[in-house]
Parts: sequence; C-alpha cells; structure tokens
Amino acid sequence: MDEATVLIVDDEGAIRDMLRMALEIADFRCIEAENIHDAFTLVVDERPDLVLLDWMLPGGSGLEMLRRIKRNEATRDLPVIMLTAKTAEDNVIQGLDVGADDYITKPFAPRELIARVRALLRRSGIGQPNERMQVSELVLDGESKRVLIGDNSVEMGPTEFRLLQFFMSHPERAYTRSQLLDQVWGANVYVEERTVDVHIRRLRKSLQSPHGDYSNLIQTVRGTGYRFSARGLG
Amino acid sequence: MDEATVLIVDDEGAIRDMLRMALEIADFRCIEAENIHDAFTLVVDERPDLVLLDWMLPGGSGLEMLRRIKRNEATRDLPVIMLTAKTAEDNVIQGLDVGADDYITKPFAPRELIARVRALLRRSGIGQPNERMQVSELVLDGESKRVLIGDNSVEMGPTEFRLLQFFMSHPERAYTRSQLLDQVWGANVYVEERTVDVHIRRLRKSLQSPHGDYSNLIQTVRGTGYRFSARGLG
DNA sequence: TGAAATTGTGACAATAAAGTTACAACCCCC
DNA sequence: GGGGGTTGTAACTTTATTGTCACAATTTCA
Repeated sequence: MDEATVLIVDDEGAIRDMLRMALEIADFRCIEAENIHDAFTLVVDERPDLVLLDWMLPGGSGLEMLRRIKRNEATRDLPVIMLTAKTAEDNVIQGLDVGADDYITKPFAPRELIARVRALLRRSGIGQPNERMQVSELVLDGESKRVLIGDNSVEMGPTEFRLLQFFMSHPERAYTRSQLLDQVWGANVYVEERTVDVHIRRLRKSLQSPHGDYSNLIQTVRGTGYRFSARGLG
Repeated sequence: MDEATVLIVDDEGAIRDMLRMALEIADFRCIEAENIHDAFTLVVDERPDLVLLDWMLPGGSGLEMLRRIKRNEATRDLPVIMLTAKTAEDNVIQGLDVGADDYITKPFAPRELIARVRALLRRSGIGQPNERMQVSELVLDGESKRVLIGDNSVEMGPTEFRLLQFFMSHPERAYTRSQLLDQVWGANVYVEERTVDVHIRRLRKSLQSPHGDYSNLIQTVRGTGYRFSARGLG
C-alpha cells in the first residue's frame, strides 16, 4: 500500500536497524547509508521518497547533508526529517531554517516516527497526486486549487482547501483533531486542537452555497473528531 | 481501548522492547512481564488476548508457564505463541504438545511475528484493531466509528460504541462488570459497577431499530455480568 | 409463596464536547 | 504603510453524554 522508499542516514548501526524495523513493519521500503557520501549517492541513484537524517554524522554533519539536498534543484522537494539527539532547540531551528520538513527528537516512539513519515509523505503529495475528486456535484480540483459546486466556484481559505482535500481523499474514516493537525497542518506545528473545530466550521460554511449544500458531508464524530462521508447526502 | 492486548513474557529487556515496538506499530496494546510470577498475575488481572512467551525464563521455564495457562480452566483458551531461541525441534514439539498455539524461532522478522499474531487472534475469534466486524446485518466499522444495521446508520454514544466494539471483538464470553469497566472505560477509572448496566441498557436500545433488532445479542449472565453472543439471533 | 438478591428502567443534574462568534495578529501585495 | 483576506485563540452558547439514584421488574432459593 505505502511502498514508498525511505533513506535512513545514521552512523549507528543499531539505530539504523531500529528505524528499518519500524519502517518495514509499516510497509515502507528502506535503504541505508552511514555517511553523507553514501547517502548522497543513494539519493541520486535510488530516488527515495523521503530521507531520515541524523543530526550527527561523521564526515560532515547532517546539517551539511540537508544543505546539499535543499540546494540542489533536483532534490529540493525531497522531504527530509531530521533526527536530533536531545531537545536541542538550536539544532531544530537551524534545521528547519535550512529546509528540513520535520524533525523528531531521540528517543522517540516508533509510532510517532511512522505517523510523521506518513504525514510528511502525504503532505508532499507522494501517493496522493493532485487529482480531481468529486462527490455528486461537489468537485475539488487539486491542480487549479479550486472547488466547484456544479459550475460555480466556491470560495475558501487555503487551510479549508487542504482540509477538504484531505477529507475527500480519505472518506469514510473518522479522524481525531490531533490526526487532522498532523495531516493537514503538519506534524511540527503547535496549534490548539479546538482550532480544527473553527476550520471545520469555516469549511462547512463554504460548502453551503445557493447551488447546493454539502456541509453535512463533514460529520462530527462525538468523542473522536470528524469524518467525511458521502452518506451525508440525502 | 479498541486494540487487542498482547502480553509479552521475556526476561531480556531488549527483546521485550523490540517486541513491544513491533506490536505497537501494528496497533496492539502491550503489557510486559519478565518472569512467570508477574506474567500469571497479569494474565489474571489484565486479561490479555494473546501471550508471547519466551522459552527460557528465570524462575521456571516458559514451558511451565504454558502448562499453567493451559491447565487452568479460565485461561485455557488464551492463545499462546512460544518464542524459541534456536531451531530446537524438540522444544517446538514439546511446546505444541502442551498446547502452544503457535511458535516462532528467534531471530525472526518483525513482520512475520505480526502476521502470526494476527492470524492467531483471528483464529481465536478476537477482533483486530479497527477492524470491521459483522454479525448478520449488524456492522461495526472501527475506522469510520460507525454502526450500521443493514444500510442504516445507528446512533449511540461513544461509550456504547466502545462497549459494542469490545463485545464484538470478544464474543461468546461472559465478562463481569468490573472487567468491562477495565476494558471499556479504562483500568484506573472509578465508576459504580451498576453504571455498566445502564450503558448496556442504552446499547440494547440502540440496537433496536426499525430495520432490525439486535438487542438480544447482548445477554445477561445472572450472577456474573454480560456476554455477546451471535446465538442471540433467531 | 415470600423474602432476598439481582437486574432493568426512566429521570436528573453535572459534565464534557462541539458549535459559534468576535477579535487581534499576521501575511502578502499593491 | 494601508487594505483585504487568512489564521489561531479565547470566550461564550448550545447540545450530547455520563454517572448515579430511586424504584420497578425479575429471578433465585429457602
């Protein structure tokens, strides 16, 4: 299902093993490198979908590797998650500055790692291309970033758009506010969970137009969160 | 509380960690013990759905533990997977003889472990995490957090949902109110036992719809508690 | 049969969760 | 630097859920 390839860059064999194990259970393919040189070769040769990059590496720091990836036109869009040892705030800021897409501090729960990898891949559009999705007369076009009801354009903010896009590509499934924040906002942002409620409200409002009311496609699941379901029609 | 619980019995912390990691990524709940005594206490108190049992243990071998489980009426049906160090044919035969339901030899691929755990749980009639479960026309979908009778959605509160989910994953077995509180409400919650009765009532009420009456799938076991049984049909 | 134990049931207040609104901060573009 | 749109949050309102009780109904067993 997933089958995305993840490049693990870490000099400690034990950590690589652990990462590999966690990722393989979650159905990712893994390739490994223990230094920057090998890592860069693999990035070019194997075209991984995501890189897990340790901060501390022999022969050049992880930061250096990150710079190389983000400086190179061909690899700029490759998502990178930094692994930082302690809660080294400075590192994190520096990393995000250079363009890391997410970071995770060791030690971390494997499930959190998996969640972030999945979220980042999704956010990067891997496996979920900008397709056109449709439920009845409601159309979301990922290319033009527009939503239509019938032939009439529907106005909404970027966040509402991403929220709707996520929902439409994952229908019939209940998500917690926390999951939605991870998937739609991104794993490393801190916003209140109740903020989701407000955006849900805005989205629902947008889905009510003179040409059709699709607001109840988005259903609240009390005690859990929200769900997008085509059953909401009729 | 929708996941199945797995008890890990192994004296090596590193192995326990690895097992826990693998299982948690696959959405199982884990509890651990490093010796037979603790293990047996946990079997009684926490009622795991499956046991991963190392062959070599201090204070009595894994085989001894296995015997105790299979000799005891109350735990006889608890599925057990033995972990054997080498490819010791004798051990395996001996283990299966005493009643182990499956075995796996170290070292093993995490995915194989998960596969066997899933297979065994399925064979034992225990529901998988977020699985879709069905009895006749009654459908509970853990992903969408919805209950359907036929094609019609059934309304119920979150607690009733979890209760039904637990029952459907553990059918044909009577639970005391106390056990239900542990499993459905959570281990460290204090509520009156009679509260269970009220929620049972609410659940039964929800299972009566114009499109089908499934209320007597939930049976009262006088002097004990309640049981979910597909025999309640017809 | 009748008392005791156990379970069913409806009502209720307290609480928790979600809906809604307003607002200040922000961002970008002109 | 100003204006329009967007965003996150707090505060307030509304609604649903929860636990408990009191009492009714049922079962058990002497």
